[in-house]
Amino acid sequence: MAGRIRQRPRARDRVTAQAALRFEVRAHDGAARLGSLTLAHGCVETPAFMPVGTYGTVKGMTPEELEALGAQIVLGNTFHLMLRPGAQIVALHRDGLHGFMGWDRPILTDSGGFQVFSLAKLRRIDEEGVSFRSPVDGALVRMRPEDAMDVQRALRSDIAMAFDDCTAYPATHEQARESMQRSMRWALRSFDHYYGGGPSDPGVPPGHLFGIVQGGMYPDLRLESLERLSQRPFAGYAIGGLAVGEPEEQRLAVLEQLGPMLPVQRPRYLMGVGYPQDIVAAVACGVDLFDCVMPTRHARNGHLFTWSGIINIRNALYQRDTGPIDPECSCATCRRYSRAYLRHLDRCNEVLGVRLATLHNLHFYLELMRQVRAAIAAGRLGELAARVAALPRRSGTPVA
RNA sequence: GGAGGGGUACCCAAGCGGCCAACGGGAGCAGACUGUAAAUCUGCCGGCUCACGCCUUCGUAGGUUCGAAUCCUACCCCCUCCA
Repeated sequence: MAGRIRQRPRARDRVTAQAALRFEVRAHDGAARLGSLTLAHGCVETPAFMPVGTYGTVKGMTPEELEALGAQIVLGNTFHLMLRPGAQIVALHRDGLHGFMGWDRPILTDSGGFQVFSLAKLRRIDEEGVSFRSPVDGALVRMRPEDAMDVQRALRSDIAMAFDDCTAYPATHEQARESMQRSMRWALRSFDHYYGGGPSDPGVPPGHLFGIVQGGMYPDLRLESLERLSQRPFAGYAIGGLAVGEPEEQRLAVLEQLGPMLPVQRPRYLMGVGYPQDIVAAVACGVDLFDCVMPTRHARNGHLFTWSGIINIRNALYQRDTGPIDPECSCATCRRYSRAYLRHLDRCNEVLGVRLATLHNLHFYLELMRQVRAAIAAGRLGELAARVAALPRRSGTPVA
């Protein structure tokens, strides 16, 4: 195995030979950065939120709607798309996943590493990779870093992620170390395979590969992880293994530790986070990219984000409420529909309810990021952070 | 008019002598959700009580029995078929 990797010494040269990822930081506010990321399918202004479209669709939204909302980049999932419809089917389309889902802007694909965590009961890890029991049909699915890279190349995502083992919480130091070290070995294999190409596709990769820092809640392990990743010129650095059940203080401690240590000229991506409060706090630690299922999933479950907190539109309280979800919101849903109507649609299980709620929540998140960027540019992130941090996380009657 | 089937909690629907305040669904009420096995999941759901518990319920009225939603009698409704 080690021998095979060494037979691809060109991988590191190839990444430097081709146009490296263009990322410019234009302004700072404390540790927070305002920047732009230039990818083959367009530019992403950072800090950015990336809506999650696991199966090649941001649930309920058309690409046109996503564009109108101002989404600049969306996620797809390697594991799920590999199982269904299969990378070959996606690859039949112009520009891979872009043509398949009708989205011409940038795409980031997660590697399947999160499924190592979320499908813990359906998988078995060994040094080579992971064996999954397919949640679709129960078939045995083998996934090694090399497979994850082949699929991501076939999907032609702008940003691909290293195949990792997202460490669960809580984990002992020993468990976190083992998990992290395996992730780091896999990260190097991911890099070499992504840039080196497979036998069937030896060409230049379609996008850029990010490494993922692991190490649980242990500073020494996070440091070791970062050092190991620096053995390859990853295009960007993701912080993985957070928002998996740990207390907020622990998450912030990891971010505060890593912030000053990550290479300043590379984008930083905090995977899977989170609540608006979490995102703004992470921006203040220097994070540039975010993704989370929260706005889309919460929308389907009746929880709507507002500038005074979360409301659960299912609550009887809104039965006769003729006002918009959020008086401060300018989204298409808030301009036209009442809380009473949205509650009605939700209770009737009408698809329109899901769509309008998703539209609103994504608007909220994308607007939040616009405000974050404006605040950094103006040197006033602190004010915005204070306001967002004060928002209640749990649903309840919003403070007027 | 004759024959048969049925009336159970907000709705549908099991139960057919004690383990029944009564299986399941739905509706209703509330909660959870952080690189999506999620338009999902969890809890509550006759009344009173924090709870132990107590009280009132299975069409209506009687009866049998230590004990009835369950057995008997009468009555009231509903459905199907025949005339």
